[in-house]
Amino acid sequence: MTLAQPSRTNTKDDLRTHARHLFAQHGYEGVSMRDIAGSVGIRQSAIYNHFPSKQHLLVDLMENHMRRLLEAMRVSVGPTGTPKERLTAFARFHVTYHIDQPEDVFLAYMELRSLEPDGRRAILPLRDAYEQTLRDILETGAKDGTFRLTDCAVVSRALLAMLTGVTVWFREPGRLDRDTVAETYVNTVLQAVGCTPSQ
Amino acid sequence: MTLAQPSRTNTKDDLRTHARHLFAQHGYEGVSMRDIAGSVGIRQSAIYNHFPSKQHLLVDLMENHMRRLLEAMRVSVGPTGTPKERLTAFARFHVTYHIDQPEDVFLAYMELRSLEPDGRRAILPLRDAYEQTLRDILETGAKDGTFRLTDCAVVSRALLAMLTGVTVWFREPGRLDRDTVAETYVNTVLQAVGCTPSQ
DNA sequence: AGTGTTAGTGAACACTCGTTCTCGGACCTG
DNA sequence: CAGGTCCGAGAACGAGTGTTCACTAACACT
Repeated sequence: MTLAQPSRTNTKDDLRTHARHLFAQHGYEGVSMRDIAGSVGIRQSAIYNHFPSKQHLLVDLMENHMRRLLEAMRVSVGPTGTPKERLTAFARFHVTYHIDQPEDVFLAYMELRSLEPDGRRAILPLRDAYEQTLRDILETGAKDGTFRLTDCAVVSRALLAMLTGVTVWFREPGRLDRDTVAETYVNTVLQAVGCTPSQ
Repeated sequence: MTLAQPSRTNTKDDLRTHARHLFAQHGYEGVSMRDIAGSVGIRQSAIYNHFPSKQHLLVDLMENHMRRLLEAMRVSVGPTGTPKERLTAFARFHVTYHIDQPEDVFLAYMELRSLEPDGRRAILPLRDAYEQTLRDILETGAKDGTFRLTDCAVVSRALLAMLTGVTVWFREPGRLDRDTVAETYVNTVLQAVGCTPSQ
């Protein structure tokens, strides 16, 4: 066994990339194994050398995405700082990450319903951990008077839906660039929790 | 031809109801004509006495929904009033309507990609008209100084995504009732545009 | 040289898909 | 009673579904 398998065949990653693209475009049910194979340039039967089933392929994509998202968020937001600083970092991170990885995000958001129970059990805790981080920030800020908001649980979900929505309309290049859009969302989020964005 | 067809056979409406339910649950591609027919209690071939194709059935559902949504919104929001009043009415309407008709809403939001060009041409203008109403409110309020916001186009999309997101988590009965949730969203929206909600 | 692994092919399996066709009762109208 | 319309059943169409199979060329390791 080689230590770090050298320039391993990239078919598996190709499959991931093309499947992600197709799933995001047509939905899980709307894409066939032949579509995916054809997009990569192999026959459908060869997919089964890399993934045991279509469902496993979907779970692989979603789980990898959620782990990367969670890890990147924790790096960007960090465990310390004032609630306002952390909320700003969270919002900026979420929007830019979603702009940069729209297909991953879209998939994870839309295809939860296509997951069979096993996959669901693997994905939901990751999503919950992500959402919990935002809720914790809001609760800390609400307690110490930084934020003015009615209900942390509802507002955290509301903010998350707002931030995630950027994937629906944003396309580069457009009237606004990535960072300008992110700052607009950051300002709106801060105002939404009763915090003046400036200064 | 009868004037107002008396107690017309209800199969067509049954088909609409059950198809809406199934599409919302499993997605357009994930539901077969046999599933829909079985749910209503007829064979799949009988559907074609009422709708010429599966695609027409989807377009029928989406178009009816968008027309009802647009009409109901115009009744609730009205053409006059201060920007703050109109934004409040819009947010309250949007959340309560989405809570009451979650399947219709979910369908219209998620299955745009399942529409073939003809259907798309029928639906998109209706959706655009709806969104334009919110944008007009924001622009009026931004111009007269009621609202403090960075970019009307971005913020209107952000708010709409936030409000629509209520369908993802809200289930009755829960910790909060319909109207309490709606008021939480109204407050958050008002703060998001730099407006104090109270008074 | 011989062995096992990896990653392809092409054919086939058992179904399911949306749709079309023929047919037959139920009902309304003259 | 006769004719037409509506709405259902049942069978069938060709195409497409996820998956499995036997097989093979290329490569790595002893």
